[in-house]
Amino acid sequence: MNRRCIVHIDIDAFFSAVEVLLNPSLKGKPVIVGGLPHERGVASTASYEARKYGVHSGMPLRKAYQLCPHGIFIRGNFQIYSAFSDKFFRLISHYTPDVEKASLDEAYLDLTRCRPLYPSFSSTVREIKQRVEKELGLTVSVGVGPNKILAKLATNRAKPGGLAEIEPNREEEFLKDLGIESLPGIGPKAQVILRMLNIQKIGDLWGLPRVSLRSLFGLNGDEMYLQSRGIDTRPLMTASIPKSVSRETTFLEDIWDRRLLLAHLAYLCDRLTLPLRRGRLFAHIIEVKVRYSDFKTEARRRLLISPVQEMGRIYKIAQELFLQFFSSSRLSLRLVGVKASDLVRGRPLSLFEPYSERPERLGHAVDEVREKYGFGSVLTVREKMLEEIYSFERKRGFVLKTASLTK
DNA sequence: TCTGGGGTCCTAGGACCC
DNA sequence: TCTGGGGTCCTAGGACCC
Repeated sequence: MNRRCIVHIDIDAFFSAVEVLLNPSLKGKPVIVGGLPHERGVASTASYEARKYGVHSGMPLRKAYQLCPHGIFIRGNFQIYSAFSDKFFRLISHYTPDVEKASLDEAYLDLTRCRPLYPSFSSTVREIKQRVEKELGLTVSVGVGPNKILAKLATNRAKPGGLAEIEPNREEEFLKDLGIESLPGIGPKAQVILRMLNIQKIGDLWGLPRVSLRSLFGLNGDEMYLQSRGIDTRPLMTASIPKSVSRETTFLEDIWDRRLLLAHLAYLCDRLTLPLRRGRLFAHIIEVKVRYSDFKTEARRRLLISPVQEMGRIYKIAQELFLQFFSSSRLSLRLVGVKASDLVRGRPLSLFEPYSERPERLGHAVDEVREKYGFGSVLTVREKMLEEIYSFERKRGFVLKTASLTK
């Protein structure tokens, strides 16, 4: 089999790099995107200057503040990051149609099919890197290898801002001394187990038989066995229907008021339906998630015979699921969330329900109004709920982080 | 150091059917 | 009547990634 040409590209410290671009006075300073220091939450990105103080993504903001009190903390603007991301993917798609969107700032390119088009493969890769950096104003790290895992690990070696290629027959040498934590799929739990077996490096994994990894980690163990040897036949996952769409909020303070929680649930359902309408997606499963003050997390889901898209229906189901949590107790919540999954594109025909375009058209009309005027709603009852949220907040003197529909 | 938000995938256990 | 085992569907939870 021919050696594949997989390129992995990762934008360095994406969110904070965009913030620096928008506000050049931040250049060279420790920028931490994710929230303000006193807020509940974690850093989603830290600039390399902030990383010098030990701040990294996923770290609680309060801790980041302790380590780096003079850091510049920014809540962040997802719409702007998404716009940069779109530009990034448009640009790299010029070089091949075989592109996998691993996240907003991370892509795999399969240049195997297109290789005959490019006389010099390595100069094409350099050109892609330079064009992204010039046209976006963002630095990227690039890894090249015969499959996804090796290309991604090469990118890690190249960070920040470099380019690394894993050459044929050098795979084992490259992998041997990397820490096990660098292998995607080995998270905190698996690391604990492996370290107990005195396995610290990827090379140490080679001594474990496949059946042992399999019995320890299930199918994930099989992946570990193969990937630790640089074997990875996974194809790129090019554009397809998303598996799920979800929206959730962690409150600045725990909330016990059930009416307020339901109002917020309605708000989340409303936000959830926007990507469903845009993608013409209908969901067979609706799930509601809650997290209690003690961080215990529970979820309830419902499988539907005919899939839903419309805000009113989704909210009705979500409300019923939500109330199941409160049948006996009256608890304070730090998080509520709603998720739509088992998605299909296009409204499926139903033998049992009369077909009506009305809810869909209403939804689209509301989207248009919102785009024009920045505000609008599907349900008037929901508007009343939102008003309640805001008056409640004013009384309590705090603001919900994501509830920013009003202008 | 009290722990985000948006995803993917896997697993265990119970219900149900044959 | 106590008791099978396999297959499938569904629910809940958890590990992991960026």
